[in-house]
Amino acid sequence: MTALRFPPIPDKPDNVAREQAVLTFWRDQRVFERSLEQTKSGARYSFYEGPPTANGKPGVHHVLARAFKDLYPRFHTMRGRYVPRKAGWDTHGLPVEHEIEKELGILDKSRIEAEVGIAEFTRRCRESVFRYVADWNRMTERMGYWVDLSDPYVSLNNDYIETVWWIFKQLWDRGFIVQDYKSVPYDPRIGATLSDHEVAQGYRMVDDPSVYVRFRRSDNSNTSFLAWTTTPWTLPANMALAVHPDVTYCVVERSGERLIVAEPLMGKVFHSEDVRIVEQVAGAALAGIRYEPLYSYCTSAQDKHYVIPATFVTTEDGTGIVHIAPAYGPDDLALGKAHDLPIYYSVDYTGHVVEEVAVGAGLFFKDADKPIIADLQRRGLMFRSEMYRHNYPFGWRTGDPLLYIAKTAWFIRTTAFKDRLLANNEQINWVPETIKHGRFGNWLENNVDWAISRERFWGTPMPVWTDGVNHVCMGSLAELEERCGRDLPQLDLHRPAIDDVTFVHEGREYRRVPEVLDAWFDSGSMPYAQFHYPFAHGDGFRQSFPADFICEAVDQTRGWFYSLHAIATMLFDSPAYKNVICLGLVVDAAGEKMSKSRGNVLDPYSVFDTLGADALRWYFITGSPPGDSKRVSLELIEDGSHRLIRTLWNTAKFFSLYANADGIGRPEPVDLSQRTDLDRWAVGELAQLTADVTALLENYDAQTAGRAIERFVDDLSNWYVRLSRDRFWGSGVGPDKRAAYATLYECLTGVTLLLAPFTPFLAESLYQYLVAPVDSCAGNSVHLCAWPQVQAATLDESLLQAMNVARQAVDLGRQARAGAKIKTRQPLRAAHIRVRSEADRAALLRFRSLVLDELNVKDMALVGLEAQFIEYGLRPNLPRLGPRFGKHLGTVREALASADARSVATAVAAGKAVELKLDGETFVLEPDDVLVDSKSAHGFAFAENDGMLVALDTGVDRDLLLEGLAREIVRAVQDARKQAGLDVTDRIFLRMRAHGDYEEALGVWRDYIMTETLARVAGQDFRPSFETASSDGVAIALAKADA
RNA sequence: GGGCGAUUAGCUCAGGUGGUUAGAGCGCAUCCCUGAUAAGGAUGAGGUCCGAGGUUCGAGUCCUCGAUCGCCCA
Repeated sequence: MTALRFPPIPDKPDNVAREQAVLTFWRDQRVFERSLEQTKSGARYSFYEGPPTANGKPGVHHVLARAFKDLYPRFHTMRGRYVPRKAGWDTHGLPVEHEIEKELGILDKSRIEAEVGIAEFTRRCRESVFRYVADWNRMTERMGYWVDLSDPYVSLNNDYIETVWWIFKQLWDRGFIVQDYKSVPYDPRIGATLSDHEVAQGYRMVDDPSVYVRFRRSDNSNTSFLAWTTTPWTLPANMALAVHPDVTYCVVERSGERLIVAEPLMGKVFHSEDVRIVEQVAGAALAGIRYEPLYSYCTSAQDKHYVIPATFVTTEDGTGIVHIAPAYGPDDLALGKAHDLPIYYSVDYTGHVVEEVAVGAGLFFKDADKPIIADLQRRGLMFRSEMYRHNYPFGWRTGDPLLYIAKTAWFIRTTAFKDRLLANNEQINWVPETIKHGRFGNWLENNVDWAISRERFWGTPMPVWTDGVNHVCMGSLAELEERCGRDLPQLDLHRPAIDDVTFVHEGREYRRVPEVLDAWFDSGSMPYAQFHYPFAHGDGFRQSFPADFICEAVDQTRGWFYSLHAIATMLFDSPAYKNVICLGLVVDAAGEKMSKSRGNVLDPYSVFDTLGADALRWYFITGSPPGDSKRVSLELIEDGSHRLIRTLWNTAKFFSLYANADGIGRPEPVDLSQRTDLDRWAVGELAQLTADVTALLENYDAQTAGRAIERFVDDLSNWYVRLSRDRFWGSGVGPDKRAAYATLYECLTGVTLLLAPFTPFLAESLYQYLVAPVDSCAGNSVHLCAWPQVQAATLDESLLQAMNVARQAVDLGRQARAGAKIKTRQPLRAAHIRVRSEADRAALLRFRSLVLDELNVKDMALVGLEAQFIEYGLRPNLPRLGPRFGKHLGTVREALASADARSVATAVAAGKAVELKLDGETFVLEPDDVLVDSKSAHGFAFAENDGMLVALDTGVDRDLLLEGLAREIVRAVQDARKQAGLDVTDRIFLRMRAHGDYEEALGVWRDYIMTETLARVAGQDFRPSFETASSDGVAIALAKADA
């Protein structure tokens, strides 16, 4: 019977074309779908896909997250878990609107309403969010990210919105949704509240007024608080002054008046002016003191115009006394809320000073600075007015200065859940773990109420209807229909359609409030909304909540990671996810952030189309810790990936080449007892690797797992295969060869399985070359296989340890040869190896022939401490002696250094304690307290490391010399064969001419040379096809012999 | 201004709970090996472990302060 043959493996992996073929295979064979079908009864492993917005092209940073999002679900699928992977799209939010505004060329909110209309505007938004969905799907498939794109959750669908409403209503009914003021950066010309990101883009250095203003004490108009501000236009809205409670304030006398200033700022305020300090008081002591308002436009009856202590006050600039206008800055507003100060607007939302503020009525707010300064100067309230250069934000679209202004907004009172948010965070496994109590934990500690309303057009509409006084919240479409008293079929739940839905309640008309919800509320609702919970699919939700695993980049800490966590905590007092990988950002090769404006963006396809998707995946997963930022460039990715891919490919190719030559097919299992120690070492390493990788992936540490795989592949190729080449090369198939085939095959297929979640294409290719064609029982894809079990019987730790010792001896022997400049091809008489322990001795005896071959020596002698040619060094064993001797350690060191090394070493080897004397003191050292190094070996080429020493007998007698020359000749002939273009199995006619030692070597070793080079004796009619000169000591002439 | 992270060889990165001689890959150089061969192995640069203090017999590792870079927030 003829065994099944392996398909020939091409010389090169050809990643690009090969991966395309794998994609076709997966698609044709429905491998992803089948992997789900066959695990359907397994325990659920829940994964949540963080939804991207498809209104832009996907970038390489999306591949990063998706490499990890793919890895763990694949791993757990192979472990038998059922891992549904539902794709999702985030479709609402400010960025979407901005894209449309850009297209329209209209930035002004009111103009959009008037000239475009909300209906057209939201229609365009809806259209845009799927504009690049084809690119996304293409990229997703190309990189091998398995996720169900056919049935994604979409945040703009009515079902999704209805769940969001339901969540909102839950919080509403419990009283956690409140309306309050919020200070926002606002571009008055276009009526737009800007996001933090937009504000950050618009900072410019500008000169603004810097004014020091007198606020006269009510009870003593000769004494004034000196307050400082760079926004004089806010002064008409002043409601209080803030001081730091812990800072010392001075009352100084100057030109007959008294001024109050923070002590640390005296120099900055008065410069070298001669002022007299009358009194010093703590800021806290100033609390409650009343002052005369600068202006009396605000007629509110609420208490105002007094001093309040506040810790946000600094003594960096100004006077240490801060003017508070609650209608504007965030600090001002917070303080105003805390003390129930009036919120008085001296400027309206168009950015103009209101009519009643006579001092600047009708002026654009920044233009009001000058008249206000002049007014205060005229009234003697201005202490000093100068210019001040600082950073101030401007509208990135209009170039106008931004107005920080308090607007009403809706909040979720997340602060009420702070303790639960923190407690539930304790249940989450964060990777890297520093995020848990660092960035994320701190964020929860400093939790502020979540501002969830947006005065925008395109988003989930807030489900609140009002008659102007009362508010009613809708938790479902049915509830709304009931209120309206009619069905609302085909109703799009977006603006403007939803705004047209009104109803009458108790005789008053209710209309929806104008706001839409923060898009983060949408994405944080996905655990429920993706199932339209609780309206449908209750099981789907319950089985998948909380998620076992999510993964996004670190910028989601306060985004999706938070919104998921907050909503889950508020609704169910549960975390939303158990394990989360928080990835670093992708940066370019120089460490700079990638951005379109810098022009350093790397297109994923520039990698896919050259190095392949696996290369990028492998680089992202193993190249650096997950939380670190990722430098990417083609060169870095190639360096980081081709070692694994190429080495494994070559090893597989080697196997299939010989297996086919021997017609062996799928190797039969060979009992461990019938294998060599080298074989048992290899399968032992595989078992250890399998155990390690499994544990590491269970622990979400793919980087360490990947590196372990890489090391194994390297060992397999450069140790196992290299040492086993002879066994594969011999003719015929005996038991030893079968053992070698079985071993190499098990290692290759084993590592292929382990690689499947990391590099799914490479693993699939190897599986198709090595397993599928020869194993009728195998599934037809590696991704339908079960994760390998650890073969405990093969895991022999002492064998692995012994091999390490042997490898160390070989490394040292090579080092010794290199040091003495003796080629490995020259046989030597003996290697003397100084062992450290019985374990070393046993290990070297076990691998004796391996060491002899590798070092090309005839004999190996294991020597102990008695060997006279070796000298020793002694070192203290610090972990033992440190705690015992403490600061006397130096004395012990000296004693050890001056002791007779050989006698101490001998004693230690015999297990006897040693007495050392120094400075009249006697120390007793146990054998374990001393480390013995072999330092040098007289008369030998030697190398030493970590207590082991290998000394080579460098004497070369006539026999060894001739044997070495024979090997030189073989090498020369092989080289000639290669240059002649012969195949490795070709037989040749060979004629050699040599002189001197070479001639003698030729005579002694003729048979060996002929056998090694597959040569026959040349007849008289032999006509060489290839000849060399005798530069290497021998002239060669050869020709291919007919078979 | 606050928080978090990073800083180890030319480059990319490893370096549980402090411990002896700080490692790997890539690149480069030199040498070696060669029936996987446009592969493979060994050695090397003498690495201020970002800096300064401190704790300790002993610090890349722990503490404090600072520098540079990045991210997040104000």
